[in-house]
Amino acid sequence: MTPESTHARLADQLCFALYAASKAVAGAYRPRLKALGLTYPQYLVMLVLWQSDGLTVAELGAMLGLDSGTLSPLLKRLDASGLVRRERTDRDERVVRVYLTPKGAGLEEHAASVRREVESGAGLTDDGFAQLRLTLHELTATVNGCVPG
Amino acid sequence: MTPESTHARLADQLCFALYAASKAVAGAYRPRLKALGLTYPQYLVMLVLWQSDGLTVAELGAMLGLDSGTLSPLLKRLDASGLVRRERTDRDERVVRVYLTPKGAGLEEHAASVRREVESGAGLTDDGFAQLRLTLHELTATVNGCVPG
DNA sequence: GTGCAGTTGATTGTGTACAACCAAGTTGTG
DNA sequence: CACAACTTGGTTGTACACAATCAACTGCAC
Repeated sequence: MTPESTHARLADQLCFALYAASKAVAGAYRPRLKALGLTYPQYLVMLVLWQSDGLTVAELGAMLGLDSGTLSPLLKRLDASGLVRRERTDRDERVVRVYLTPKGAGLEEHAASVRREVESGAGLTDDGFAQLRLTLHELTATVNGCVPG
Repeated sequence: MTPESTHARLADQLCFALYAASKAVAGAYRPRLKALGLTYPQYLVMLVLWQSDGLTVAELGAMLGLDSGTLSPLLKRLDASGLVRRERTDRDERVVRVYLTPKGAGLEEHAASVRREVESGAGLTDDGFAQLRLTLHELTATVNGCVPG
């Protein structure tokens, strides 16, 4: 009944702290994004496109760390929702570029307000926010550098 | 081509920093856990059970933030792998308690070495590690407190 | 006892994720 | 031209993750 202290506790694990925090933030976005007709990963893809429209599937994947097995059906759904348009390149018929439709571009404002809402609910100072973001980026880079090989 | 600075950049978003870091850490665990016959979420479930065996499905779900739609098939697979045994309670036939098998309990040592390997590859000082963990737990609690209502 | 509210885990449907594989298209070499 | 090596996005299969729903069971009021 009493947890034995010889075992690693779940709360001590960085992997679980990351897993839980990521899930919590996604959970905060989800109901708010639902009003926009977006899932959380779809929102991340739209974030990239609002920043730089017309990327290829491979470029999107590199920025998000996702492969075509995830992106292909996701982009197909964004296309079906009328937020995005996929176009084969003339120069290279294999390459698909993804463009925002006016409807997709028009969601940016609403999404920005969702973001502000969630981030203000996080209860972090500007400094704490920036510090955490930096730490996470460094951790991501270090850990990713340890695996791929 | 040039990203316009009027748009929120992906790298500035805490939600993406969390998403990427969580995925990176999971990606570091995955190949190492594969040798144990575990997926990453299965490893998290086993972490809980190594800490306190014989929990109900609801108790497991509360600790991990997962519902039965995720846990039921996951536990069924752990059961099929012979790492876990599910038992209906006598007192209440609805309640299922999850117990480690000897095989499941025996994985703890190997899993602990995997954990040490990944955490040492994260390149964090003990202080940085503890600080990040604390920040993430606080963030999780704050954000989770904002949504459920 | 009878019946209803509440609890518990399972199931279904949709949408990620990732590994493995595949077909179409491109490029370099001869 | 021929043709192997490579690149690109799509498909398939397995495994989460969550919302919605369900059936079985319990416990309480009556």
